[in-house]
Amino acid sequence: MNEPNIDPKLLKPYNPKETEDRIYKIWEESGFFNPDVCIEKGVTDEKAKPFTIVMPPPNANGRLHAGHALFVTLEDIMTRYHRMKGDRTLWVPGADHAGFETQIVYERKLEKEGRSRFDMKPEDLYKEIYDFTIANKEFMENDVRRLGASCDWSREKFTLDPEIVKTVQQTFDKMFKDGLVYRGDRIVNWCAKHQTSLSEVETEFEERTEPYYYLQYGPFVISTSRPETKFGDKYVVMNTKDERYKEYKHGQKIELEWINGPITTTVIKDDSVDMEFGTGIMTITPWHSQVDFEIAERHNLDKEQIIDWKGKLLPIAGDFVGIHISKARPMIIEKLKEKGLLVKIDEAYKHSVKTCFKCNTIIEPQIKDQWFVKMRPLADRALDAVDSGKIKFYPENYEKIFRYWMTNTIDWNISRQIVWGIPIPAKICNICKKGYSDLKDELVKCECGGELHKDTDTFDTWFSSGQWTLLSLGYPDTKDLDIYHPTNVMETGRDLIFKWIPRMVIFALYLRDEVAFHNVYLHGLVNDEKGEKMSKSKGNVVNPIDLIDTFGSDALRIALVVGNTPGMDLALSRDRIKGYKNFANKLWNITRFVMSSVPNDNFKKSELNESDKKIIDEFNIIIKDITLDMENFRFYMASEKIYHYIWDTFASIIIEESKPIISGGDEKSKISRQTLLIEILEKSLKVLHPFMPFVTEEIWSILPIENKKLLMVEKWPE
RNA sequence: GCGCGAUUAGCUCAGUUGGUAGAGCAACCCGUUUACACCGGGAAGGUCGUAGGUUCGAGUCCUACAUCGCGCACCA
Repeated sequence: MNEPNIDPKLLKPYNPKETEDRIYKIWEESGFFNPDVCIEKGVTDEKAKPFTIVMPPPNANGRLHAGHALFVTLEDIMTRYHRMKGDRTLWVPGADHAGFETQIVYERKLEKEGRSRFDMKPEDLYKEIYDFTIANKEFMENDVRRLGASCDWSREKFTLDPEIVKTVQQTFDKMFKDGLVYRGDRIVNWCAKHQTSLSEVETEFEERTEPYYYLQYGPFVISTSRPETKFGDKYVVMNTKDERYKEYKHGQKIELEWINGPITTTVIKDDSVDMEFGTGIMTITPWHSQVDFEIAERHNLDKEQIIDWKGKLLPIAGDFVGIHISKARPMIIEKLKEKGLLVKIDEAYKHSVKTCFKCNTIIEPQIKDQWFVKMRPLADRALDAVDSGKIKFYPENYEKIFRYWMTNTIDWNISRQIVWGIPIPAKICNICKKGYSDLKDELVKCECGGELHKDTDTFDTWFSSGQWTLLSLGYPDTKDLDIYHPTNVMETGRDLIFKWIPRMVIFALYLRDEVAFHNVYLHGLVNDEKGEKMSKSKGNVVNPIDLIDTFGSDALRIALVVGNTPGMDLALSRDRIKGYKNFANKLWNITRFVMSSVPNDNFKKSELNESDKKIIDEFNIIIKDITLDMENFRFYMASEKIYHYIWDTFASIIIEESKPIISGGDEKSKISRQTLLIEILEKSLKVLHPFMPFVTEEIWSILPIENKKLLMVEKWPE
């Protein structure tokens, strides 16, 4: 082929591998990811409307997965679009220490090496996990770069940066002084394997089929799936309205023979008992059940621990002391049988048990002295913010879920018994157990005269993540906050509607009297090509970096976006991505045609003739439409529209029609058409840039345009 | 039990305020003439889960049901 005018690169198919890293480096070195540089170089100005996204910080302990690829893509699309619009655009990256998650990853590593965290000094363990995390953080950041993220690395924050630790501790102190955190003996979700309490969002329900036992309890028959908790049951509870048991009076004492001998039980009448369930009679174990705990609180009953922190029975179990509950159950049943107290067994009782979301160990509810956040007043403010329309959800129906969660919230346990996290700056009295916030580490005596010792617990990860929009913008320093907060969009996975979104809303309202963001965009899960959830055990996990190596970052990005409506899960197949790799090449070849149809040197754009003007006007209408989609978070439509315009209109119709005009003799039509081709190509590149930044920037660099900037800071076409 | 979502072409999914059904991928036929075979041309493929209702008109609005998925609650 004889095409002396055009860049030799264009003669070969587009090669993302040779392009992407080089382009990213140019972007990064240009400084345009940083809005301050954009102001300095006239891309935007101080009076321009700010546009801010705070990145949901990926775990620093590992590589990115497909879900990360989706969020990076979506946020980068928004960021690039707004930067091109001339907004004062900031996308703040971050890295999460991911407290419990990371500690588990590290514990598995220790386990493999035959070590255990319980044999290590906390500070040594912390140091090891810190080094491990910081080493991995770089891999994660590099993956984010490969996806083309145009975030401002100079503002990157790590959730364990010293100033962040300090600020989070100050928030605790403020909440303590405002009476919004309290120390309390309450039921917590205890994981005996990890030796820590867990919040509701860190537990899961798992359906189990187990035997269900009916036991003779004095004159009553009670039923249970957990006979190992029954040693301490000295209250028998029935509904006040239950006619069957009306002869029994509240407070009445009854002598009866129980597992380890005779005991005295007390009758309690409480309407929370479901008369339809089992025999309508229950005994309670307040130390190991939320419901029982609440009954005990209402009637001021004794609470006694039966099971220790490792899951073994305490002395109250008599003969069974020291035996792990998993082994004790059949032994207890055997004894009950011998004593004639076993009435019957339902072999296949289906019920759900709460399990640890990481290790599937059955959660043992335990009463523990912990720090709790009083949620009601905070949640009410969050609801007000949504009611008044200050926060909008995409898709809309997630607003309902948010409301439901905020309406039904319970006090939040923020104490964790792990080292990998932000220490709670508190002191606890060794006698009366009273807790104090103590930022300066100066308190020594409790008001009761007891000694104060340091709380060794750390904060639940979400306590710090909940402040993330503020922390990543430098709170309490207001320099960036005053400009970039509230953020415009919080874009994250739909599963975080409970875990994260409400907490960010709450903290921003509490600390700054502002919403954290005006829009919440929730993406769905990225599943495998069959629509099944990716999991290591199924072996269907796809690594986004492998996909980038094979198809290019641009192809992966647009494959993740086209047709992917917010909140909906996506089935990601290799064929789908391959199609968009071809699209990148199509655009490459369009450029090759345009370049070989237009004289490279001394070409001056001319006025368009009537028919060509009509063509550009039609494109302008489509661009307007796409712009509207961009403003309304319909990236799935915007991307599809530009894709189809480029392929089906520009390539298939306009270019085909141009061939006879270009090779024809009418010089005026020819120049008009050449101008048209260049204009459409330029505009196409601009509109496509947020979706496929690498190939568009590369082509832009080849085009002979006077005074050109980087495409990433060119003006979005009006 | 309560709530939410889904049900449209073989597969994965769009379809913005109701106006004669769309895309990508796969499959079929044809074609390597000068942007591109990582391509082009052509043809095929859907009673829009079921049953009612509102309307001149419903994939789109309403009601009920079915199936699948998710969340929440209970589980003594």
